[in-house]
Amino acid sequence: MAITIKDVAKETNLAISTISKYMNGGPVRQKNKKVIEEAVRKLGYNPNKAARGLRSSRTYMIGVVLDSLESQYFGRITARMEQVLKEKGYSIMVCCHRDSNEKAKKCVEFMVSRQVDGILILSLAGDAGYMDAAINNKIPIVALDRVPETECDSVGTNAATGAYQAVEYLVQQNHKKIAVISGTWRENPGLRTANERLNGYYRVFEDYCLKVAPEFIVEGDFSFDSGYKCMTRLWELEEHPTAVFVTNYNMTMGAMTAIHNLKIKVPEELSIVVFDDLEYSSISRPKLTSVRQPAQEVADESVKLLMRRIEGDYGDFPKCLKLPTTFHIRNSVREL
Amino acid sequence: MAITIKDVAKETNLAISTISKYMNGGPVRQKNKKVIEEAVRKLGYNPNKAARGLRSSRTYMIGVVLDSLESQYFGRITARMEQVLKEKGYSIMVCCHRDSNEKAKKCVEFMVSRQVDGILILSLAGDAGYMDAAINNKIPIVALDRVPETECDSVGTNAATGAYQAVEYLVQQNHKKIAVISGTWRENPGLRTANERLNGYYRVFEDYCLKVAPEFIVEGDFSFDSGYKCMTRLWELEEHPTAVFVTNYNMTMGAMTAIHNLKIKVPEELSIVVFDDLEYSSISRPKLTSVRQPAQEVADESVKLLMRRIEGDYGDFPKCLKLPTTFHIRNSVREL
DNA sequence: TTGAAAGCGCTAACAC
DNA sequence: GTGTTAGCGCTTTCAA
Repeated sequence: MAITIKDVAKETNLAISTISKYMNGGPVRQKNKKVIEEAVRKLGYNPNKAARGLRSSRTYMIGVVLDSLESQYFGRITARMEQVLKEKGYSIMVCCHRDSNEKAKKCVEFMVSRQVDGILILSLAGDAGYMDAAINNKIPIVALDRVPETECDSVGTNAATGAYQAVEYLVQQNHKKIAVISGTWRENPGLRTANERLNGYYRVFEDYCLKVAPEFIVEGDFSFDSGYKCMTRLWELEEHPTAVFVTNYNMTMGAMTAIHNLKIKVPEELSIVVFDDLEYSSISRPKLTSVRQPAQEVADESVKLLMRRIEGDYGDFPKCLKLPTTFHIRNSVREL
Repeated sequence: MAITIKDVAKETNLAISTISKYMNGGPVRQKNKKVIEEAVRKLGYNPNKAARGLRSSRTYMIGVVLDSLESQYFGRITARMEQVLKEKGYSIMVCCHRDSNEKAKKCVEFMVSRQVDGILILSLAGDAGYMDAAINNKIPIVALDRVPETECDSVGTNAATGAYQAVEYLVQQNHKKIAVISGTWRENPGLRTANERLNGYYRVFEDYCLKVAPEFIVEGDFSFDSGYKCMTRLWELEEHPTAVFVTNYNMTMGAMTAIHNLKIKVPEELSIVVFDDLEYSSISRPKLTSVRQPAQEVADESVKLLMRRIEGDYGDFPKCLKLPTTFHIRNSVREL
C-alpha cells in the first residue's frame, strides 16, 4: 500500500497528529516544519482523502449530474465548474442521467453514498423527486438550466427575455410572418425552458399587436431530427414564413440541414435567429444571429451558490437565479 | 449525519458484521435477509463508499483525466466510459489537464490521493512523467488517443492507416497537388498522433511514386485558428493545390471558415478530406469526406483493459492497442 | 450462519 | 507546540 501519515511520523520521529496538523496548515515549529516537508517529499506522501473525508465528513468532492457529456453547452458548463472547483480544492464526480428522471435519482443516490459535499444537477424536467436523497441527507444541491418544480436552489438563464429579444429583432427588421420551432411538446409540457422560450415569442406578438398564426408554431423536442422535420413542415406550408426562430442548438442544426437540402437561401428567402450560440453559429454560412447563454457565468454562479450552502449559509434559500442572455447579430437576417 | 450500518444493526437486532455481509451478498439466513431488507428500505440506508474504500482499499472510482470537456471527441469517449463503468458499479472522477503536462501530473496525483482504483488518461504528448504517481502507487493507468513515450498500456486508433486511406482516395480521384494541414509543429515534435497522420500522407506519395511538394505541407497546431491560417497561406501560393487533407477537427472548422471567406468552391476548386468525423462533417455543405475514429470502441477497449489490470491480470503488459478508423466518402471531393 | 473485535488512514479533543 | 487517544463507517478475521 501507499505511504501513510504513519510513515511520515516514523520518518520524522514526530507524532501522527503533528503531521496531520502540519498537513492542514496548523501551527508547527519552524524546525519540524522543515523536517516534515523533507520527509513528505522523500516519501512522496499524499494524504488519503477518503480517510480524511470519513473523519471530517468533508470529502471535497462535488457531484455533477448531467444529461450527457456530449452536449456542447453542458460540456462548457461542466468544464468551467471543474476548473473553478479545482482551484478551491474540490474535485468533481460526474454521472449522466440521459434525460431520465429515474436515472437521475440513481445518480443522486450514488453521489450521496459517496458522501459528496454538494451536488450540481443540470437540465432535467418535470417532477424533482430525484433530489430526495440529497435533501434527506442534508447535502446541498443546486439545479442548473432547467428549473424543477420543487422548492430548491437553481440557476439558469432568462430564456423568456432572450427569446423576446430575438423575435423582437425580427419584428424590427419588418418581419411579420415569423415561425417558431419550439421545444415544447405535448408529452412533456413541464419543460420550463422550452415554455419560456416560446413565451418570449408570444409576448413580442402581444406587445407589437401582431397576430399569431398557429401554423407557424411547430413543435419539436430539442433534437436534431425534430429540427429537420419542423423546418421541412414549415416549408410545405402554402404560405412560407419570412423568418424563423429556432429555440435550441440541436434543432438549429437540424433546421439548417433541411434548409440546405431544400435549397432555401438564407437570408434572402428566409431569415433565421436561433437560441444558443455555440460552435456552429459562427462556423455556418451565413453566420447565425443568435441568443447566447452565458455558460461560464452559469457555472460560476452555481458553484458560488453551492459553496455558500456548504458553508451552511442558507439565508436566501431557495434562491432562483436567472442570468441574462446576450444577443449576437450576424448575417442570417435580412431587413424586409 | 446519514444512516449508517449501525442504525440498521440496531433496527434489526443483528450484528453490524451481519449487515455488512448481507450488503456484500454474503450468506445470511432467509429470515434475517427479509428483516434487513425491510430495515434498509425503511431507513433509506446507503453504505458509505468512502469508508468501504478505506477498509477494503477498493473505491470503485476511476479517475479520468483529459484535456477538456469541451472537445467533442473526448466528450464522446468520456460519456461512453461513464456509461460502461457505471454498469460495473464504478463512478468516474474527472480532471482536466488542459494540455499541460504539469497539470496532468497534478491531476494524477490528485486521483491517487483519492484512492481511485484506476486511471484513464486521454490525449497528452511528450514525456510521461505525469504518470509517476500512479505507477509508484501501483494504480493501473491506461493512456488513450495519444501514446506517451513511457512503457505503458495504451489504446488509440491507427491514425497512419486512416490518413493513408484519406490521401489515397484523393490520389485515386486523380489529384496530384495535394496539400496537408498537419498538426505537428516544431515546438512539440513529440505529438505522435500528429506525426502518424502526416506519415500516412508521406506513405501514399511514396507508394504511388508521387513527389512531395514542401510548400503543400503546412504546419498547424490542432487549433481552429491554425486551421484558418494554414488554409489562407495555402491559397496565397502561386500554384494552388487541388485538394487538401486536414488532420483534425478544429483545424477543419478553421480551414472551412477560411474557405468560405476566400469564396473557394468545394469541391469544384478544391477538394477536401478530413481527419475526425464529428458533428460538423455531416452538417457542413458540402458534407465532408472524412476519417472517423471509433470513439465508442476506444472507450470500451480502454475500460476493458483497465478492468483487467485492476483484477491483477498483467499478462500482456504493456499493451498497445490500435483500433482501425473508418473512411466515409461524402461530397467534398471531386474526380479530376 | 452470526457476533465481537481489530483496524483501514485520518482528524480532533484533550492533556501535557 | 506536541503527543495520546478516541473514533468516522466499514470490512474482515476469528470464535462461537
